[in-house]
Amino acid sequence: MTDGSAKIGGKITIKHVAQDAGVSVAAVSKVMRNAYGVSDAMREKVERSIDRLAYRPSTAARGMRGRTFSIGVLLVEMRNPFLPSLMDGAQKVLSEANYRAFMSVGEARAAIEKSLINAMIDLKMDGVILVAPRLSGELLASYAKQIPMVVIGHHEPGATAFDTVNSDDRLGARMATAHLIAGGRENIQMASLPRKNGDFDVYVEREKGYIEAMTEAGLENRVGVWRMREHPDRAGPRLADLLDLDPMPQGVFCWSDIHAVRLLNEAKVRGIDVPNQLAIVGYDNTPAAGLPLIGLSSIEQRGTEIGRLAADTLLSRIGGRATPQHILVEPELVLRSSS
Amino acid sequence: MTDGSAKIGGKITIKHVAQDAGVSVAAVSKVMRNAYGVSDAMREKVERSIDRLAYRPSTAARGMRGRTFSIGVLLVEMRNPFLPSLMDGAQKVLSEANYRAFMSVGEARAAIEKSLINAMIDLKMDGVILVAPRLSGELLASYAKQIPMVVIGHHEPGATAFDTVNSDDRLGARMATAHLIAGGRENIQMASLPRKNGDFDVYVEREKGYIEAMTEAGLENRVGVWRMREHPDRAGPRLADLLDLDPMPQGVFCWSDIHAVRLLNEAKVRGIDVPNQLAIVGYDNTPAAGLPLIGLSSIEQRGTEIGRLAADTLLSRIGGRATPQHILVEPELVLRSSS
DNA sequence: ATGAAAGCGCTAACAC
DNA sequence: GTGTTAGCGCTTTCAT
Repeated sequence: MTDGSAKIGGKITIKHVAQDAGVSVAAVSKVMRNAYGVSDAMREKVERSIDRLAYRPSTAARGMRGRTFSIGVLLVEMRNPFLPSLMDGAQKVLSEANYRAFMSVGEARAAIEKSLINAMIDLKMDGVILVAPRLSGELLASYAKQIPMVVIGHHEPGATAFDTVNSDDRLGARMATAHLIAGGRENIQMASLPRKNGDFDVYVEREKGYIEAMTEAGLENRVGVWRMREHPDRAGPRLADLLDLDPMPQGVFCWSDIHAVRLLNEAKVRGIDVPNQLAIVGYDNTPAAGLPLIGLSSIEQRGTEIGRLAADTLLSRIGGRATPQHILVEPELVLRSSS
Repeated sequence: MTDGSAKIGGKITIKHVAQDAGVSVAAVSKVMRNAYGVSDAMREKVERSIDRLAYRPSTAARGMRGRTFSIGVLLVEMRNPFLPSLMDGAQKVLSEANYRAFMSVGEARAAIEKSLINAMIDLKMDGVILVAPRLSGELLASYAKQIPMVVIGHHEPGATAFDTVNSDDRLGARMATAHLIAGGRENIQMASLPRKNGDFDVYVEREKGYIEAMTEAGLENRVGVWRMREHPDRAGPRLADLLDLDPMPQGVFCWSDIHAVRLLNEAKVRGIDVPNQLAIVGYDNTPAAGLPLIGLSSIEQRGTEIGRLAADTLLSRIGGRATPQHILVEPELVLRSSS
């Protein structure tokens, strides 16, 4: 039996609070959870003791029975400058609901992603937000049975076990491509990634939008999707090889600013006249795109809004909603000197 | 141990494993923790059951008595491109030691930082890494009594309750400044931040290095530290105002690439000849600095190494080390066209 | 070497 | 409205 003498430096538990307030531990628990059946007098006593003792409930202990008020965010990687705005939006909603977000990085590798999702489940987090996971739809669904889940950057409107929030990537790609076409260009390539993952990735959706726009303009026979290798040290076509094509493309739509910025640099270094000889449009409207020395046209996908919606959706899922929700956020074309 | 090979089912607990293996729960616990006093036969039986049932121990339950094998990383903010390399280094060490890292963002606000550190303590994380926190040294020390802690981007070599790992910011600033001086320049300013926080922040240390280098070159009367406002929407001097000084500086050492890149852009947009009229050196050797269109000279602080050392230090602190450790990592000057 | 049992700090069912 | 108590899934003595 622990006697109630408050040890200096010892951890304050619910028992100490109960004793200090002269009530039962159940009463303290109820007050904390705003549960039914607490008199005002009791509530006040307990809250005073909580303040006086600077009591903070142990999330770990809490997790064994109830909620932890923490949610996990699994990021595909850390280097995409699109992520901070996403987190801004999510954090705002979550902190207002008294939740804390904890992020982990999956490094775009399925094994790591699995182990991290498991870790979040094992920590008894109340829900997870996955950003552009590499896992298959089936696997996601099976995890979603164990923990409320919303997925960003994964187009699977048929999924029922989890929710999704996405930029309308197909529309964004159409806007970008149509803009290049409107400039009088016909030889327009798209820079994309190897098609090695599922069919739900964002760049796949962007390819569809590119092809649609080309087709609508009667340029279906000019469609060209350039799949560059993902890592510089691997084999496969390089991004810069696009500039060696004969004839050189008049326009390139890049699935991501990360690559668009690099392509733009390479082009200017080679003395290519941008946008007259070569126009470039990217995706994400990354900070670098806005630098005057870069001046990259890009699709703004409104990351803050996406993050906000994802958090809202997750909270309602945690709250008990069972019907799936699949949200598309309308993107916007931001024009700069590269096109 | 198990990285979660996607076996989904009802909740498998230690009891199920014990039953399946025909041993006691204590035995299972011991096997998992590599504790002393398990026969090879028993170990094998238990491990087979663990595999067969795809058992994963509940971190939450574990946290009530022992370790959670998860560590918290508190980031000032998410937008500094220096952070990913830091995390790369830390993750590598941590994952090899079977730990998982969970990040949270303090938004450079003390109240948020405090609440997040508390949340990490309440989740029973085994340790925390703080990156450039805004909290005072005393506050950090008081938290360090509750949880093993190492701090990055905080120069307090006298701290005893926690460890620190830093770039040798003073040296880096000296190198940058000396380089500008070596180019024959005398009117060299430093772009820094308002001196509103503690004396432990990195930019304070960088200011010292700048002043030292100027003094050594006999330019102590030319020292000028330009403190720009932190947020664009606040009042106070703007970064770009540096270019309106009369006479315009011949060189600027920026405490961070984030600002250096912006200054470089502004200068080139104004038609200023860089580096002949104005040379610029930044800090962090951010990816943007390396873009040909930018070409910013910068101090590489070797983030991966810092992250690695921080994780190592934290693990040894968790392991019981009580003597404080304060590590400085030697930076490197990377020259490009801006200087 | 092995297992029974006492908690860890909470929540929630059930008494009163 | 309030208290008692039985767990949650582990770790850790302490017997055997």
